[in-house]
Order: sequence, then C-alpha cells, then structure tokens
Amino acid sequence: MEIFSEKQIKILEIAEKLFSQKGFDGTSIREISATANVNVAMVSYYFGSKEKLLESLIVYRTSDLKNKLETIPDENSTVVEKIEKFISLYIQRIHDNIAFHHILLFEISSKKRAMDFESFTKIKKANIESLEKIIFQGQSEGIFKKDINIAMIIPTILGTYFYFQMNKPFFAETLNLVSEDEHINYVQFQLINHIQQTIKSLLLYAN
Amino acid sequence: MEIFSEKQIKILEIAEKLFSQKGFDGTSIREISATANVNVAMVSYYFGSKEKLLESLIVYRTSDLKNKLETIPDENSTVVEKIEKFISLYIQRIHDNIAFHHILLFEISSKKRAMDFESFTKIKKANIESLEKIIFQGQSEGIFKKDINIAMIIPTILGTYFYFQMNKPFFAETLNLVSEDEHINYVQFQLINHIQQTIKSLLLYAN
DNA sequence: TATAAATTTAAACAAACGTTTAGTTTAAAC
DNA sequence: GTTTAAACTAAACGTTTGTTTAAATTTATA
Repeated sequence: MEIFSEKQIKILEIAEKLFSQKGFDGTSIREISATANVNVAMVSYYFGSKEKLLESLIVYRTSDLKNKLETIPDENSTVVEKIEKFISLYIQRIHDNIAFHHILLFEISSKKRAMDFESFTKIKKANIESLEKIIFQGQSEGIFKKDINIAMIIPTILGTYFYFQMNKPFFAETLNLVSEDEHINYVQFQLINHIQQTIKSLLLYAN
Repeated sequence: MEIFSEKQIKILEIAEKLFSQKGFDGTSIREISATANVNVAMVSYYFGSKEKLLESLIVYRTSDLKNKLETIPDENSTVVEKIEKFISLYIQRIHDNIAFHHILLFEISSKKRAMDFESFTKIKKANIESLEKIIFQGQSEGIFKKDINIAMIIPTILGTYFYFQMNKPFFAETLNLVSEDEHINYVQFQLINHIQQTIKSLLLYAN
C-alpha cells in the first residue's frame, strides 16, 4: 500500500529540497507549488497545512529509513571491520538523504515548532545500540580501550560529517573541490576514511 | 569608540537570541521589538532593515572575536599540552557565543540570503593555521603521525561539539542532564575531554 | 531659554503569507 | 450516458510581514 501518490511525492521532494536550502520559514507554499508545477491550493488539499506538509515529509522519509536498519553487527568479521563498516554505512545512508537530515537537524535545534521526532529518535537509539554492541565486543576481546565516552562517539562521527556538509562552500574553496562530483568523492574516500581512522584511534590500544 | 549604543546592543542581543532559537525567517521584527521593549520602527531606524540587523549582529560579534585570537601556539609547553589547550580554548570560546554561532552555521549553509562571511572566514583560517603550526611541530618532533588528514581535524573538533549542542534535548534525556548547569558542566568536563582524547589518539603514535 | 537634532511613537502602507472558497474539469462507478 | 466523487483551478480571504510616514517627545546645542 502506497501512502502518497506520485503528485504528493513530487510536492514532498520539492519541499524537501527547498526547506533544506532555505529553511522551513524561508520557503513559501507558493514557491513550492510553483517549482512543483502544481496549484497553490494543492498543498493544503493534500496535506492540510504547511506544517503538516513537513510532518508528512518526516513520515515519508522515516518509513524509508526503517527498512535499511540493522545489517551490520552479526557478521563474520573482526570488530575493527565492523566499526569501519558501521561508519561507512551510517554516513553513506545519511549522505544519500542529506537534504532531509539537514531539515531535521534544524528542526530539532529549533524552538519555533514542536514537532514529533519520536519515530526518528527510535531509529537513532537503535543505531547507537548497534554501535555499542560492537564496542562492547571489542572491549571484551581486549582490543578496545575501556575508558571511552561511548555516548560521544556518534556525535564525533556524525558531527564531523555534518560540519563538513554545512560548511560546504568553505571546504570547496580550501580543498579545491570544484564540481559536485569532487565533493561527493571527497566524502566517499577522504572524509569517511578520516572518521574511520579517528574512531579506530580512539578505540584501539595501539595503532 | 563604541559603534553601537546601549539600546542598539539591547536589540542586537535580543535578536541574536531569537534568531538562534527560531531562525532568521522564523523571527519577526515585531517579536524582536516587543521582547526588547522598543517600538517596531526602531529596528529600521537604527539598522535600516531586518537583513541589515543581521549584518550588524555579525559585525558586533566578529569585532568581539578578533581580540581574543592567537594566544596559544608560542607557549612554553609540550605539543600535547598545546593541542589540549587549543581544543579547550576553541570550544569554550564558541560555547560562550553559542547563540551567535548557531545563527552563523545556519546562514552559511543556507541559500536564502547572500551574506558576507569574509571577516569570519579570516578568523577561521587563522585558527586553522594556529592548529596546523602545533601539528607540524609535533610531527617534526616525531611525536605526531604524518598520515593525518589535517583539514578534517577542525570538523571533528567543532562538529562533535555542534552535533552535541544541536541535539541538546536528545542528549539531555540520554545522559540525564536535567538542569542547564548540568549541561554546561558536561560540555566543560566530559565533552571537551572526549574531543581532546579523540584528537590526541588520532595524532599520537601510541597512547 | 530658544533652536536644532535625534529619538520615539502610533498609524498606515503595500506586499507576501497560509488558507479557503466556489466553481470547473477529470475519472470512476453504475 | 448519467451520477458521483476526486482532482484541480483561479480568485479571494484575512493576517502577518517588513517598512515608511508624519507627528510628538526628548535631548543636545547655542
């Protein structure tokens, strides 16, 4: 059963792009409808209101995420490989939905609207547990250090990535990333690798 | 010579708080003026427009930052101590101006307005150079590793901090940080320490 | 004290906002 | 082919927006 029709999805994805670029309050329904080539009234007709459009976007994207969860921990590989895979998968998954996560990050830190992020918090907590499992395994194997602030590892992983993304123009200049492709490549090969190295250094006894 | 009068500073600081909490587009001039107990017309009278108010805020806060720059590198201490001090000072400085930096981060990543961040980019580059100096010294002393992505160290330092800040409600729940004081204490003692440990692990050969 | 300048006010402005309405077109059901 | 519901449109709605105006008040100057 599909929840949203083609036209609704069109509106949702245009809205996502514009909300991400200009913020929720910086984007008007008229701009969304004009870009999506639909009548202004269609947004209210389909979603009820602008705020409910945002809520629908969260529903739309969260149902996406749920399916891809929990694929890492029970594999036949070393803890170090598991950590590496966790990081690359996690970052890649967010990178594929960067516009949505950009909106989310703003809304979570905003006091303008009281949105419901519970479905999203659940996913986040499941991911943290998934990571903790790996770390506990590494610790019990005597490979990982034990005086680690585990709660702050996700902030370091995602924070590094988001800071890079949010300062895109700055790093594009500093690192000479001219095209969008070069930017994507940098994330894929340099940034993910840096984060993996960072977390491994933090966890491993010697390196 | 003071650039801004008392009343102007009152407006600027109220605007900073509201912009940080609700975003620039989510905050109206009427809300700013009401909170600051001044007439709506005063914002236009003093600053010209809402957008120029934001520009004035950048000027106001940037002149603040300039004075506190470059105090770390040429001290009589070890490179490890220098790194530690750099991180704690850098984070603390941003933490003392978190509202402003929150606005800045949003504006930099936004395509709504074309603001001038040159004065701010200069400060950022100076800080990066300051950090690079320390790292180069550590490398030439044979203490620091040489296969490090230096450009991504600032993203890890600031990214970790900002991610923590932007997900304040989440971590308040997870870490049982009930009061504002507990939150500040966590930053001061746990978070800064985690970032120091992370960067030291990344740089040092053994730990 | 008189005059000029700066500050502050309430009211009004046009433009843009989210939303609703009333009517039309399209598609499905019988 | 008629009926009914859904999809869609253009226009209008009342509010809120940033900004301006013109008059009043305060402060500074001579």
